[in-house]
This record gives sequence, structure tokens and C-alpha cells, in this order.
Amino acid sequence: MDAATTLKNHDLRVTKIRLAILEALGDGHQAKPYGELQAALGEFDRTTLYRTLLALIDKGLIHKALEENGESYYALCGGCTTHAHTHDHIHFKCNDCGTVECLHLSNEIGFSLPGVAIDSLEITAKGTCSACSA
Amino acid sequence: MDAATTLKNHDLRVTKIRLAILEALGDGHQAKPYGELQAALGEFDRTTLYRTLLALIDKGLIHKALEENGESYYALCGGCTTHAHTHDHIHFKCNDCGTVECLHLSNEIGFSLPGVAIDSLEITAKGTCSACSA
DNA sequence: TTTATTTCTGCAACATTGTTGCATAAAAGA
DNA sequence: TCTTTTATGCAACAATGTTGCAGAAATAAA
Repeated sequence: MDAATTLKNHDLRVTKIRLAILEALGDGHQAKPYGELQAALGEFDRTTLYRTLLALIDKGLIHKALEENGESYYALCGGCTTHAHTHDHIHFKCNDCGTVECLHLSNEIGFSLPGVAIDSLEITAKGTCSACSA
Repeated sequence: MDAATTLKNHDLRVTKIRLAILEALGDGHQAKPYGELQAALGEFDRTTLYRTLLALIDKGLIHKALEENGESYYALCGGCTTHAHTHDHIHFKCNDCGTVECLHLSNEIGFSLPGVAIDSLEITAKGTCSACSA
């Protein structure tokens, strides 16, 4: 399915910056920091970029993977719907190359906290990726 | 052990703002956002607050619990040493009252990611705390 | 294809977090 | 108390993120 169709399917108009963002986020299992997106989308206004990211998040096309040093990282969503983001994956950042990947977990993570009701869970792991450790 | 002694034990001079920050962070299992700290420590310069937080982190007295909406949350360290922060706890944010707590885990969290070497793990859970669900 | 409506984009201005350099003030040890 | 080391406050700056509003582009309908 091409990007234009994806946008239409999510009640979003097909515009230049939206296509450009989806293209910039690439194959989907890698998160890009805001700064990198802004550099890649230099022809567009900064405000528009922010608002477009919010719109794409709102409609379930992308998600904010993590926040580090005041900068947000964005990635394409896998199986998210408009109002129910299901993120059964963790975010892994390589300390060497800086790459942030969305990785799916084979085994379920289970733990309990007495007295509290957990709605969502964010897990960020840091270390060395396979490419950098080779 | 009082705050002044704690500072000395960590190679830090005893100054007003350091005592004030340690006091503001309270009993230690709760993380406070930067904005709240700044409001509570209004008599001190913003720059000094930032540098003091960095110094306290560097010496292992406090840690950055989480980052949300461009704002960092800080909390006292439990068993951290100067160069080895051991954070065997997760951070829980209540969506109702906004409180961020450092909770210790009874059971170990274990999972593996093929090909990558994990150095550190950050887990943030969100939901409803015991006080708000009562 | 042209028109009308809805939505998006770009600009300006702003708020907040976080950083750096430097002179002055305060803390610790002699 | 004096000296040295370190911390503080000020000014200036950079970056992220937000809001209001007029003009431009995308969609749907004629």
C-alpha cells in the first residue's frame, strides 16, 4: 500500500509534507529524532512539521518512540488504530551509532505493582546493536 | 544521616541550593518535575539549579527519573554510587494526580533481544495510583 | 472543469528547557 | 584569618514546542 492510500485510509488529506514524513521514516522499525526530520524536511516550515507530526500521531500512523535530551524520536506505527495504539514492542537505542529501533518482544513482559493499575508501559533499552558489536 | 553529611560523603560542598534541592525531593521514592523544583527554589538562579542538578546526578545523589513533554523529572537515588547507578526500579506516573513514583520490583524483569547487548533499561508505567483509585 | 468548502500551510511571535562564558561570592582547609 | 578551590549569578544564546491568523492547497460537489 502506498503512502497516499495510507493517508486516505486514516482520514488524512494527501499533502506534500505528510508524504515526505512517511518517506523519511522509512521502513518502519527505526525511530528518527526530530532534528533529523527537520533537516530532511528543510523545505517545510517548522510549525507545519510539528503540527503534521501531531496529526499523524493522532490518526495512529506514527508514534513518539522516546524522548531524550529534550528531543523526541518518531517512528511509523505497526498495528495501531486511530484511538488504540498497541505498542507491544520496546525501543532500543545503540550507544555507538545512535540508531533507535522498535523491536518486538518474543516473550511477554509480566510484573505486578501492588496497589496500582497499569494502563501503558514504555520500555527503553540501551546498549550496542548487532551492527556495532560485530 | 542528614543532608549536609550526605553531600560531604559524596565529595560535594555543602551549599544552600544543594540542601534545598535534597529537601525538595523529599523522602526519595517520588520524582519531581523540573518546573516544580524551579518554583520551589525560586530564590536561586535557573542556571545554578541546572548545574546543581547535574552535579548531584554526577555524584550519584539523584537521578533523572523520566522525561516527558520536554520536562525532566528528578528523584533521590537509593543505592547509587558515584559511577554506578543501580536502578532496579521502575517509574510509575499516575494519570490522575500526576505523581511520579520510583517503585521497586519484587520480581526480576527478564527478556532477551536477539543480537543486541543491553546495558541499561528504563521502564515507565502509567496508570492510576492507589490513592486515586480508592 | 469550475466552484465552494474544508483543511492545511507558512509566518510571526512567544514560552520553556537547557547551555556556555565570565566575574563575583562563598565554602573548605591551612 | 588568609588562601585556594569551587559554586553562584548574570547575560546571552540555542533548541524544542505552541498559538493565532491570513493565505494556499486539497477535497467534494455542481
